[in-house]
Amino acid sequence: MKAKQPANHIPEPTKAELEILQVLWEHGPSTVRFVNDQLNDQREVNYTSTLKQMQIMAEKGILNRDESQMKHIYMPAEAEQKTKGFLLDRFLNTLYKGSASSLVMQLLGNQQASEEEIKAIQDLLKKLDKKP
Amino acid sequence: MKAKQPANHIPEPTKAELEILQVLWEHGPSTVRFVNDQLNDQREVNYTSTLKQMQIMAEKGILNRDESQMKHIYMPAEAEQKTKGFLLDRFLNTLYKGSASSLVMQLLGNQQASEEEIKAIQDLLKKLDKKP
DNA sequence: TACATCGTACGAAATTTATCCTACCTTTGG
DNA sequence: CCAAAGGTAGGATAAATTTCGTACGATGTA
Repeated sequence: MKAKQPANHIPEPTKAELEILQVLWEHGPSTVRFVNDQLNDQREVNYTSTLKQMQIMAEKGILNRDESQMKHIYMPAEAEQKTKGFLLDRFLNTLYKGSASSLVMQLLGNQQASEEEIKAIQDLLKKLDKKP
Repeated sequence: MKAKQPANHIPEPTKAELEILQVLWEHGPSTVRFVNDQLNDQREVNYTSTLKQMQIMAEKGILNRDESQMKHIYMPAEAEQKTKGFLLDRFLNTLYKGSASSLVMQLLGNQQASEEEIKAIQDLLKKLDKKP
């Protein structure tokens, strides 16, 4: 057996994998060294740990990489929005039975949303109202 | 050493633990038997696996239990909204840098929100607007 | 009473996830 | 050329999570 076939559905990223994705989303395609440095701004991680993680993610099909150069360049296989949308969908279904309004209610209820945030959301809805 | 002290912060529930919490949230305080039956509606799980999970959750302080009777009754230690709020907060910070409007935008962008959902959210915001 | 049934407790095994050690190759600077 | 620095690959190990086997006590009923 050679290599595992990338599944046609996104394998849900683990916690550590999500950390790496964040770095790549924020800074674009990067080397392992760069990602590891970023991670170490927050917590101590050994270089080879990050390397291994990213290699595994590449195997899984979560990341693609350019091996044409010595320093491989890694990048997310799926668009940021697609992955986030998938995760949000799962979160919504798991905790709120798929009810978006329930989620928003909680979001606004706790002081997690500032005045500006609420205003921004209202504007968002107005636009959405005229469109269709 | 006797029992582990419940931490003063919520230990983030694992995937399996969340499944159990869902059942308890939906149906109220329950026996292990009941929870296990509910879980088995969706996937096969051995009774003792569920028992063990719930025992561990009780140790961690995620669940409380009434042992006065032979059939112990388990219930969440924290209110549903509190735990969900905590999870939502973490999700928001992790994926959307804490920007609620970003999250909502994505929520509405994908077809995860129906017409009624959007309407409900709008009403929600109107009420919130007059209040303060 | 005797036995099948249903409960808890406990430990171990299996699985998944995460971290790191070692070997070895490539590039760079003297 | 040679050594140092930095890269990848791969396996081993650790840690966390999940599942289950076994023992044994309590309950119900013929």
